[in-house]
Amino acid sequence: MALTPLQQEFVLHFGEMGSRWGINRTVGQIYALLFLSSEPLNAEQITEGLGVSRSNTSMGLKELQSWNLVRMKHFPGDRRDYFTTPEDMWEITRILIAERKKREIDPTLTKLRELEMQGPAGDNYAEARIAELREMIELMTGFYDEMEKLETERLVKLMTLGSKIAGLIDKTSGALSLGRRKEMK
Amino acid sequence: MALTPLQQEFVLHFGEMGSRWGINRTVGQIYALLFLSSEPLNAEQITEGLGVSRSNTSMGLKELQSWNLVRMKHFPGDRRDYFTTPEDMWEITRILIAERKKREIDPTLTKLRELEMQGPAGDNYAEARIAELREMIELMTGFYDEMEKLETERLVKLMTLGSKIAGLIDKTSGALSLGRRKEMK
DNA sequence: TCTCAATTTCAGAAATTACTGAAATACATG
DNA sequence: CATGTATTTCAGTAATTTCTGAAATTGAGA
Repeated sequence: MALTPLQQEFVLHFGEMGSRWGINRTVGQIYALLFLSSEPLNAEQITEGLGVSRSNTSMGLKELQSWNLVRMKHFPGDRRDYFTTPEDMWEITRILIAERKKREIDPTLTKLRELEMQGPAGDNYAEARIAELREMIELMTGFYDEMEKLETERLVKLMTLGSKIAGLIDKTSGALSLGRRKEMK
Repeated sequence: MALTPLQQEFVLHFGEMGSRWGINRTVGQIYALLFLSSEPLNAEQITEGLGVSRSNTSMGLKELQSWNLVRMKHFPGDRRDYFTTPEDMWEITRILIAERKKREIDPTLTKLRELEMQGPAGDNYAEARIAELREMIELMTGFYDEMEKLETERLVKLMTLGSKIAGLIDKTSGALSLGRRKEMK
């Protein structure tokens, strides 16, 4: 499992970015390697390719599984576990966003609701701020939920609308008066 | 600068979440405290409120400034620096997303383009995968750029569309045939 | 220019996180 | 149920990150 120079550079980059993405170097590298591999790889191949310890690979794979970012496969007559990333970039993207939301946003939303439940604390500013923050998170996650429901085809279309998006929003019912209107009766 | 119980709990939560958000505990706590304070605070007040060292506060504030998440203020006859978070939740949200994009996505997009520039590497699968990933990132960041351009009012409207969004997408020109159509000539 | 409060820098200590090698466990197959 | 391969666990070590206290720097006002 010697890596090609292209794989090598990609893998190293993912390792370096790992800390910014909230995963460690090895996890980033394992993911990168699997992402670029047309065939599923087993732990031994990953270990050899990255030059890390076998146990580190094991822990990294466990972490990636907890993120739902890798799939396990088996081949007849071979009892080793093989791993791949999903083929479909859209699936990968959806998983990634869902998992980050789960880890980075949901706990805070829960905490904010908890704090609001505790009732008036005699700190009007803080209470208002917390309510505002909760509302913003609810608005954003609500929008996310809607996007999540859309089929890929519609999502692509939405994302490629470009500047047409503003006009489209205005077309729906509901008050919105920004700048000049072409005509008004 | 004794914290109210509400502030206390909020601050501790942000401290704990810090590691998931890519900042350290102190930075999370400082931000949380400023977020809940109606008045700007100086470094001494923050230090006292959080029970950390003065130098730690200094470094934390520097970090928050590099994220553009706090504003510095001054009062006549007082040469200490005072800090606040922006009042407007939308501004905060925009800054946060922009900064995370800058730190977590842009470097990778640059690297991917670099790899593609290096020309054929004789590893078709990896090359295709990298191109796919770059395209996905470009699609998403392009959409982000469009959203970023929208005024808050339109953004709110878009985000509150709920299930109406799918129909809206279909209303624009461009092929899209999913499931049954009400009528077709 | 000098003084002094405010802030920053930075080297070392403390805390946390990542990684390894060895031992334990799991489990398919003879 | 014994064997052998694959995987996981885990205690100890290494690496990294965070935090502190002391010293250095900054800059406004006397």
